Amino acid sequence: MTTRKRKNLSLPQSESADGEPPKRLIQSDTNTADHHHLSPYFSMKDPVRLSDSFFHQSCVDLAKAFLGKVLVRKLTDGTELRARVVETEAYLGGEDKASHSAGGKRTERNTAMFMKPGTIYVYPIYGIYLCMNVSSQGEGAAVLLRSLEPLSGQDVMRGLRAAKRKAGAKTLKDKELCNGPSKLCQALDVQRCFDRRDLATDTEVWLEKDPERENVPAGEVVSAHRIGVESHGEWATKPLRFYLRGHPCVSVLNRDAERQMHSQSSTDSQKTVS
DNA sequence: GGTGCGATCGCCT
DNA sequence: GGCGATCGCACCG
Repeated sequence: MTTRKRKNLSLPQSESADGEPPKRLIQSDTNTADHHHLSPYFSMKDPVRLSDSFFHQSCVDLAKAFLGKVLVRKLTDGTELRARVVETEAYLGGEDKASHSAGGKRTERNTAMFMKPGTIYVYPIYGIYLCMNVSSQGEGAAVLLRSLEPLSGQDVMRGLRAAKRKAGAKTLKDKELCNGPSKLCQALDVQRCFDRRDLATDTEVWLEKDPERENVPAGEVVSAHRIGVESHGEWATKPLRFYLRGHPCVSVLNRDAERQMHSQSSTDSQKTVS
């Protein structure tokens, strides 16, 4: 009934299982004529890159809107790494005790959380890792990027991940390259110096919509409690983590949340039938 | 597949 | 001085 059609996501450049030609990110060439007198990096008329207005949403809305979008990282040698966002968390600031900006607390570290929506907040954790967030509407609110599905540049990502692991460790599968907040920073070479940059205008990292896909339907999004915030009382249990149901790149599954969601949708369909 | 534990250091109290 | 929006690896089933 609810069997999910999940194709092998490991290598999107190969032919798809149903024999259709591979679906690539193809930039529409309908307005190519406009491009030569605009910025060499991007333009307001870029059909794919998401601009400032996208980030002007409430924290929860932005966390959900990120799902299915494509994060692009352009390395200094020109290589573009692409990966689809499949898991996010909302950190609301203010009342949200699990947020770095809880109680409106503003420090040198979390300044980016208070900057305009779309500002990147990169911070170090456990002394050895980084996490990447993007500020949203709301005082001190930001969205944590938790996992991505690699779309292109997987071998470069693998090299970047391997550089931080023991020599001789087993080769990472594609789905293991970006399935965690610090893993994705390593795989995309997101650095501390990206803190406070603008995801809407930066030339080394940006967000694109997938021209092949509409927005993700609400029925595909699981809402669950956040990860690693157990010590923050009631805020630890609030459903502020969002991920694409059934996606192999999600870092931590919440079967209870998925079950509840399924029984809810069954109830809904019974209502419409009866 | 799941769980438990140590690593490691910047940030804030 | 204590802790953390994590990760990798050893170990178990």
